[in-house]
Amino acid sequence: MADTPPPSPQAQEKERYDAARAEKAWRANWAASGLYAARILPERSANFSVDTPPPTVSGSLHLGHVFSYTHQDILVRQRRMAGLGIFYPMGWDDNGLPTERRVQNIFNVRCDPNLPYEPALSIEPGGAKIRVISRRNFIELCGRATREDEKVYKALWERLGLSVDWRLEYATIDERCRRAAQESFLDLYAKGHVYSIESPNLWDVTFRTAVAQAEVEDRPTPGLFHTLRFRLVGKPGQLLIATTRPELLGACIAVVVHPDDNRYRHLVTEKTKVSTPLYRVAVPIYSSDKVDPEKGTGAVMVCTFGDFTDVAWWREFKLPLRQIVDRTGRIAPFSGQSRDLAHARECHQFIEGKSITEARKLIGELLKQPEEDGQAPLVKPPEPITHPVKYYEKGDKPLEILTTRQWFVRILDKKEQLLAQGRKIQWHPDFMRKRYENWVEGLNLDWCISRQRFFGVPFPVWYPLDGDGRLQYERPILAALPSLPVDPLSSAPPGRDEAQRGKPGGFAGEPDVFDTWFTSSLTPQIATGWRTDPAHHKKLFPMEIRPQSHEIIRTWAFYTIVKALLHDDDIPWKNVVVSGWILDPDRKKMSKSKGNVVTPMDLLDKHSADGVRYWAARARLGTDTAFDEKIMANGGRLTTKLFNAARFVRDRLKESTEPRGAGRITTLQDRLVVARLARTVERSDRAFAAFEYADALEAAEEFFWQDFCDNYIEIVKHRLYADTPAATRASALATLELALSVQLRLFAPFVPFVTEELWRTTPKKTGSIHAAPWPIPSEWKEVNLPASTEPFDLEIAILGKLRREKTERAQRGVKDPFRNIVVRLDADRRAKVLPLAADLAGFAGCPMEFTELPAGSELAVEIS
RNA sequence: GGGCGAUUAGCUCAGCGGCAGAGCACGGCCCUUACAAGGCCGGGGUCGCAGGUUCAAACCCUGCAUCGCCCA
Repeated sequence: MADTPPPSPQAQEKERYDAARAEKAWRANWAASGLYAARILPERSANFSVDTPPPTVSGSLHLGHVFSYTHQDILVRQRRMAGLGIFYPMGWDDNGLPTERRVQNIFNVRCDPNLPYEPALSIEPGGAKIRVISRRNFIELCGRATREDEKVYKALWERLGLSVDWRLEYATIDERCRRAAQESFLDLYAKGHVYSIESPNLWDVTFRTAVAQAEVEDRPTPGLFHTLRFRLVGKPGQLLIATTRPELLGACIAVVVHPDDNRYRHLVTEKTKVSTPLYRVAVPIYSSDKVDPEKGTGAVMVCTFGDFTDVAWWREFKLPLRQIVDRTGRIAPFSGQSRDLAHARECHQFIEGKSITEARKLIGELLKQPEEDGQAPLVKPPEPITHPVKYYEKGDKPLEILTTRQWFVRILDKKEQLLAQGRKIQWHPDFMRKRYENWVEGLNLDWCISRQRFFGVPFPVWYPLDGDGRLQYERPILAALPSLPVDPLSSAPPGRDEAQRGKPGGFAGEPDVFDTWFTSSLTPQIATGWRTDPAHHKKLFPMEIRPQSHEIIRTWAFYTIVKALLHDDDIPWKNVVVSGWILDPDRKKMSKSKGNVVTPMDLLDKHSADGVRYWAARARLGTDTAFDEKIMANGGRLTTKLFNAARFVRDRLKESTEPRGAGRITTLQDRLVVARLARTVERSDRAFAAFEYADALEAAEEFFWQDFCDNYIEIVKHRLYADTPAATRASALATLELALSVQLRLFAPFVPFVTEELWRTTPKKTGSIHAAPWPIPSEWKEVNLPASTEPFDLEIAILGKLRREKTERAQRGVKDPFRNIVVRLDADRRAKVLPLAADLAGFAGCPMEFTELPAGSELAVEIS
């Protein structure tokens, strides 16, 4: 590589904006000065509160987080300058499976709740073989990993310049949030909104816990369609049934066909039964219009449980339960009543204890063997198909439906109310409301809130044990309010003694923990002091905005709306502000597995916080955007330009002695620029009011780059460099000062660091720009604003012609200055532009004449 | 299968009844006393397709296509 030449002495002297230095310095200054301390005003409507998403602590923040959190901060900063009381807290969503899984991976541990606690246990990351530890040790490890992640997250947020009040920091696993979550449970219990029941529910066999409908996703999965022969019992005939899950045959309890299907209608009688292959269980045939006659053979087997249609039929036809998959995802013992039990058991022994996948393969082989009639149940080779299968969104094995005892929040009977709540909230962009409505309309399970996990908020519940030591689930013992938060596994219920734990006639604590959303759906209540500070709560709830991205509308937004409805019969916030996603440059979703993720910290190092924020600010709400690092570089260009323009203004002001103030702005040229500036402020205000920060940025940029830098400054240079002070120079200086002051503030929400740096080095400015008032018209009330800025447009058109001529000459190698210019235009426009003649001539550097053309003629400029 | 969104310059995206825009990229010129991490100038588009409404359509309506997302 060639040696780069040393920078010229001239270049070394140039003063440049050093973003890294400035950002570090202002971060420290802001933190020390308490600039972003929450401020609650007495008037409710004067407060702007943010229900900040607490990111899940699961290793790292990604670019999408940076994107969306920047949007919040932009809105907050503008509102703060506009004088609103700001309540902008930050939280962490700590509990839940992502953290547990991360801890399992980092430390290579698993939790066995039956093991005793080892107080001295010291575990370091890594470890060659899996170590099984007690519940309490596991929770301690989760806490440790969480605190470390939080530190990293917080550093990123500070680096990005989020103006949160860190004194309001909370974590969903801390005492305050545990208390709020448990109080929420007790409140819902008292109101009859929660219940526990043993029933079929979604089950993840990897994490061995129930999950809720919201955490489920359909994934297209390859499978095999097995067409099986079911013989009629006691008479000739057969029925063909196609299934992707032959391993559930032992749980087959019925066969269902469509009522109008002529092929099978005669079989739907009380007497007719079919015999299941291998297991030889005689099962009844029912009809139901839920069957699609076009799909497969038009006859389906009902198992406990293949899917929720099975559950519906199981209930409808009051069928027996034959659970054949256990909680670990292995095949359980056969429990049916076979016509040939010995044969059934013989078949079943091949798959019992095996995983579902293994069992499916093995049973596939068995089905090829001839049955009692000499024919194999499998009538043809299985056909490969791809079909949607339900997965836990964070898991990699299909979900099963198992009958377990779980706690639920009753929501299915409240769909209408929930839809009504959604309509009371403003969604930005509006079409995001549809996502919410579609989700609510499609609900078919109550919200399962219990998880068979460890790192989470415990249920404030115990159960009595009867004389035989059996749990009496129907008679839960609830914690007393003042005792919250409680851990039923380590403290005794009201009126009982710890000694009675686990004894017949005593009690046992509920070992499950809440779904993580059960706590994080309370962020508006937690942040505003629900039940702990009612006066405070009243001033801030419903909160002003909920910023979030669209993939968690069905979870976070939805559950939060549920809680606000059930607890307070209210909406949780007035606005939901939805950020889009950051896609990779090929418009694909970024994910670790694809290896297309970009580390935020690296980008902050490379482009500075202002550059990264500028990038985020350019995107419109709700719109997914391909990642384009060049836009961050543009942010850098903007900060440099601001720096240079501000320096120019500052230097001109320093060398002048003229009196200043908006009252000195008298020339038409300057009044025109102020009029444009005023229009820019109006546009920015309108945009911010509608949460369209990108448009506010565009407004500021257009004015700054075009009107102010390219045109105005160039036009008035001749006045500024004039030897003798004059009213026209005073007017220009006052204009520069006003325009810079306003523009820095218009940019401050977007690029808070460089604007702070420039604000503090501008003469006469005191304090932080972020505590300065948002620009308002009274600042230029002394300026006589022209009704129309048309003269400015005319002037710019003339300027354009001059510039083109200059460029064309330069491209031909001609460097002669202009000697004389004649501008020809119609009388009307001539009258408009004439007051600007001195500045135009000043810009051109030569005499300029303005002659009249007939009305309607094109503008013509002759240059010699 | 149902719903939502997108389709505009080579790229990333604005515009949403009134002369097709920005940034980047591209070409030319310029170290002109704020700014070469810059400035000035320029080339570049049947606004996905087909109908319709309108004096006027990228924009409104209908249908279609492609892509993406959400939900079954």
